[in-house]
Amino acid sequence: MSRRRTTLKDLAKELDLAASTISRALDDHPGISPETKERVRLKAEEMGFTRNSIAASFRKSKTLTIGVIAPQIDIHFHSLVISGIEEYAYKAGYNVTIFQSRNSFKREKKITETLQNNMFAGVIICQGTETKGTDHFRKLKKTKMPMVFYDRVPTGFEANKVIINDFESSYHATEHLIEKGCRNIAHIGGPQTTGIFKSRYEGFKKALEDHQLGTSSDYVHFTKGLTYEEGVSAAKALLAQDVKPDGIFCSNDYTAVSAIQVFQKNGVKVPEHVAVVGFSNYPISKIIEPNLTSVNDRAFEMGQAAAKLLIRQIEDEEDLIESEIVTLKTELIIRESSLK
Amino acid sequence: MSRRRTTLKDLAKELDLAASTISRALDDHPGISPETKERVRLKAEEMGFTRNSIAASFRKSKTLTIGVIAPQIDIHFHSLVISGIEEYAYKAGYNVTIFQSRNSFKREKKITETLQNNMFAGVIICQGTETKGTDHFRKLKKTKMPMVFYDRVPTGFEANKVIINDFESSYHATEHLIEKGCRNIAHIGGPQTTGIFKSRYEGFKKALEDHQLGTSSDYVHFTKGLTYEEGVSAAKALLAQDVKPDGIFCSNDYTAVSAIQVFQKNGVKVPEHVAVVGFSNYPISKIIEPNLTSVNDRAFEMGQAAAKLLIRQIEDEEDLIESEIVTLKTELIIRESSLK
DNA sequence: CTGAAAGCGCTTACAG
DNA sequence: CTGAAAGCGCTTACAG
Repeated sequence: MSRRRTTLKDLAKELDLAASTISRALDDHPGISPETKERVRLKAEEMGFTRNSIAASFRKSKTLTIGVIAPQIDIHFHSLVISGIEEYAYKAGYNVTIFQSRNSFKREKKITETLQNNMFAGVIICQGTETKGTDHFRKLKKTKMPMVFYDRVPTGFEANKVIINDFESSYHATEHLIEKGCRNIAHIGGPQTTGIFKSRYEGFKKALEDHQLGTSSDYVHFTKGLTYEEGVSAAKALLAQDVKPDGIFCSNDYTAVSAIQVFQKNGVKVPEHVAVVGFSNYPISKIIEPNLTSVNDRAFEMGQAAAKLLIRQIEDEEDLIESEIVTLKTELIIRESSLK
Repeated sequence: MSRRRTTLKDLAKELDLAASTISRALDDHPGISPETKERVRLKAEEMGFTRNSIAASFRKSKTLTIGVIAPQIDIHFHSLVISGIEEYAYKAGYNVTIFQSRNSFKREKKITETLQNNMFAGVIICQGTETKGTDHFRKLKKTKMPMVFYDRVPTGFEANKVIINDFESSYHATEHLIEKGCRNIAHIGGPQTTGIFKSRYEGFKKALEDHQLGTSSDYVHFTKGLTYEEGVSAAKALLAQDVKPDGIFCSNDYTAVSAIQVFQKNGVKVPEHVAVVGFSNYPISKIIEPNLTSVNDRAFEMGQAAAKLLIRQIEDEEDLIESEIVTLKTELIIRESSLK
């Protein structure tokens, strides 16, 4: 009853042409007469024909779908990256299929196995926090699957990567606090098992060293997940110090907002008494009062760059590049919270 | 050089079995001996065989991929819905491919055409703000494509829909303000061309009427995009009224936050002088001070429900349901901002 | 319990 | 400029 979809063959019969001719006409192949192309176009329209891309993909053994593995897509950073990937991919004619590892190593491994099913032209990955080792990525690489990593990238594994310079960005952000006159600068950081958070801490530390300023461990708080709540606890601990910090560099914006609120609530003015800098330039940095100085980590552009790198790899057969690491420029967006 | 991928045929030759037997063994088909199954499993593992799902999809003319059209995935609400879709779909064995219409009607139409290419088992859609009419959806429906709409759903078009009751939720939120003693209640709303924002306004209006409270047009501000900045302008206009409102119901959280900040900055205390309620229960509602009372719109659950509805439709051939409308319960999360 | 064969809808190398 | 034919890697109805 529910009529079978129209195929090339149906069109061919209607027009008294060969299926191959129809296929070429729809491809705007040079060796087909303009008249035939027009006839085919009209008939296809009339019969509501759309090419079966599963069949085409199968025949060409090549798809136009990119897989993306992100820890969690409802985290603003990742949703921006994916938005950037989708935007670039869409314009290049690719679809984007998303997978969430939810920071489960098991699930991440399972997804990398699923990706080997020929459905994907390439894959863009951000590692989960629980990921141990790179065996699952190596297996995928062996299948010649084009791959690009972003943000949380594996170390000791040669691959295409799109990152920012977390060390430099943090160094620069900390230096900004020093320039504004801060001398007792604290840090609220993320888990040091994760490379990017370690680098942010290292950049912070190095900036202090280079300016002959010390760091006390009482001034450094590593959280498990950089949540708002953890930020509140860390800020309270900082507030309890004999010498309160006059500057705080935070590895994300949520903890920076916590710091602002905790200090202000306790009569310590931001930025007059304590200057605060965050990381990621989330929308909240323009909303919290005072507005938060923060590092723009280029999430959307990171997605676009990752898609671009991947698609070049997929399409350029002459590609001699074994792997490429793209580091995006970050930018310290200076707002009220650090303007002592 | 780069060796061809292993196929069923290769396995068959190695094991001296027919390809059909291999296929069945891997499917755990009942009519295959356990010994054979084990042999096949081991050999497949050894040779690194993974089924070519493009070929399988093609043969069965059936895929396990769901398409999602959202206006923009880096909007928190949508990223939560998509997260919910992915979560449910993943467990049911489906992939999720995302498309952003970016509120362009043209792009939305083009995407619905793309979706007719046999790659998708079904599609989940949230309309863009610029969408005019339902012709493109009707065309898709004609191809028997299973469809589910969420949140911003087309009117006058019979289809599966997952929504919340915007009218009721807003009525209830406004009533909460009345119960707290507010008598001059203002509204900051979204574009009235969009159904959900119109319903939120209607719910607000009805609650006032039912409690014999008037609405003055000076108290109602419709914005174009419910942005923070538009919220600031609207709040300033409200502040300039001879009789300042003592309650404000906002159609999202960003504008509610604007209202809190503008009023507080001008010496009007929240909630003492003016109570504020938002909509969507974004993370910022737990951060802004005072914490914001807001309607939990169940974004994640909406995604799960949409995926569930779609997959039932895809898989249940005996399905006698022409269409189904699922309305999720919302919940008013009461926080400080409305506790007069 | 296993096999042989047909065929899904395309694309492309080859022929004319 | 157009056509005939082969075949991509599976699955499944049929046969034994």
